Amino acid sequence: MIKAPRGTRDLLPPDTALWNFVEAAVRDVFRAYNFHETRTPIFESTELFARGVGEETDIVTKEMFTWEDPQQRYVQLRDSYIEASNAFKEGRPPSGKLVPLELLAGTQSLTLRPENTAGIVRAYIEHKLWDRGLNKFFSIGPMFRRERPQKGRYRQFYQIDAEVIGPPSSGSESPARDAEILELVATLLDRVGITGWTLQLNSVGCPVDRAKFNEALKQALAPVIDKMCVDCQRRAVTNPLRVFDCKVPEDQPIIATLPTISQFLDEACRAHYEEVKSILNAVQIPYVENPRLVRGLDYYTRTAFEFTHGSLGAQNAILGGGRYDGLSKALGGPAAPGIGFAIGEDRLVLALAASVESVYRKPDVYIAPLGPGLNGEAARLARELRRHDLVVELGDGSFRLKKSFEAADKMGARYILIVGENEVAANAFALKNLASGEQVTVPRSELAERILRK
RNA sequence: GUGGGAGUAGCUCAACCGGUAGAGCAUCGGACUGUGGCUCCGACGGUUGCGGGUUCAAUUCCCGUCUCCCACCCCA
Repeated sequence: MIKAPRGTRDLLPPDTALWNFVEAAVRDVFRAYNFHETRTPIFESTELFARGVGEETDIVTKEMFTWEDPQQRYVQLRDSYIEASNAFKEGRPPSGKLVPLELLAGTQSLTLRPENTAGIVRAYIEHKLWDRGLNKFFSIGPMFRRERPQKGRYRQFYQIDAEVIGPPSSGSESPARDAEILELVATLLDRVGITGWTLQLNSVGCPVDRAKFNEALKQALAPVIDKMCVDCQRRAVTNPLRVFDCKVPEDQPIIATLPTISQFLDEACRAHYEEVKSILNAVQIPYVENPRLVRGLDYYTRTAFEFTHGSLGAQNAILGGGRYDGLSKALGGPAAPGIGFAIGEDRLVLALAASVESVYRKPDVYIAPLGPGLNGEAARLARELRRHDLVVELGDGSFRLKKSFEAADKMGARYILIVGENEVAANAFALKNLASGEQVTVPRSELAERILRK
C-alpha cells in the first residue's frame, strides 16, 4: 500500500472544518489591521534560504528538501554576455562573473521553502515594493523541513505568517509596528479561543551588540564550561547563545551567572525595546521578559518574541517571530526594516479549545426522493433551497424511505424533506424535524423560509 | 541525526508458557413496500506494517526495515 510519506499527513473532514475556522478567524483579524495576503512560491532558489536563513543554521545545513533542477541558464548567460560586450566597447575589464558556456545547460538548485520570510523579502526586492511605502502582508501555507516527526512537528507543516516591511521612511522601524504585531497576535489567539498563552519578549539588539555580547559570553563561559553538560560544551563553540536553551538542572546555577544580551544593547536598541514595552502596557497585553530568549535564525534583530502554550508538550512554541532589519540588505536589496511572525498552524489547531462539532456545519435538510422517477424533482428542490444558502444533501430515488432516514440521521441533518408522488402532485412537501419528530406539509414556496426559521 | 515505546478488521482493543485470529463499534442486508434513532438476526471485513531467521508450529522469540508516539537536538 502506498502511504503518505514520513512526516506528512492527510487533513480530512471533519478536522478540516477546524482549520477553516482558524483561517477564517485569522483573515478577519488581519483585515482589521490592514494586512493583505501574499502567495509566494512553495519552492525557491536554494541560495535564497542559504543567504536569508543563514548558512550555518540547522535548517539550512540539514533540514531542507533540496534538489537540482536541470535548467538552461539563459538569463545569467545573457546578462553575462551584455556586460562583456559593454565592457569591450568601453575598453574596460568586465565586472561580475562571466558565466562559462558549459553552464548553458547546467542545473539550478531549488528548495522547498522551510519558512516564509525569505520568500517575502525576495518578492519585496524583486517587485520594488518600497514604492508602496509600508507593506503589511500575511500568508497561509505549507512549509517543509526534514526533521524527525513528533507531536506538533511535521515535515510538511502549515504556517500563518505575517510580515511588516518597508523603507525606514515608511515607519517600518518604529517600535509601534512591533507592538502592533504583538497586539495583533494576542487578539488573534483570543479570537480563535486559545487561552492560557504566554508572551515571552526580549530584544536581541543589533548585530554589533550581539557580537559584543557573544564575546562577553565566551569569556564568561571559558572558566566554567568544563563543569557543564556536553551539549553546552559543544554550543559554547558553535553558538554560545544556545547555551541559554539548556535544560540540564545542574547547569542552571551557572547559566544564571552568565551575562544577558540586555546589558549590551546600544542606546537606540534599548530605547526601541522600552517603547515596545510601553505600548504593550498601554494596550494591556501581558508579557514576560525573557532575557535569554534568542532566535534560531541569523537574520533577527532587536525585538524577539515567542508565544507558548502548555498543552503542546515539548514543542510548546505556538508561534515565534521578531524583527529582521538587516535581511533585505543581506539578500541584496535596499535597507528595509521589517518585523514578522509565524504561527505553527498545526500546533495552533492542537491547542484549540473549540471542538470539531462546534464548527462542522451539518446539512440543514436531507431530500429523500421516493421512487426512481423523482430524482429530477428532488434535484430541482435542492437547487432552489441551495440558492437560499441552505446546506442540502440529496438522496436517491432507489432508496427505501427507511434508508433515507438513516442516512439523514447519520449525517446530522436537521430536516428531512420527503418528495413522493403525492407531494409532487400537491406541490407541497412533507418536512420532518429529525430531532423533534414534528412533521408538517409545507407548500413549495415556503420551504426555504420554513427551514431557515429553524 | 541520537535514545526509548508501539504497530492485530475502517475505528477502539483482545488472544495465558509459541499451538488453527476474536469482540465491540462502524459498514451492508433482512425482520420492516411511504417514516429514523431502539431491538433481534445475518453478511462483509485480516499477507497480525513489511522482509528474513529460529521452531513440528510465530501475532507471540530474534534480526533488519518502514511508520507512528515520547524525549533529545533544533524549531513553528
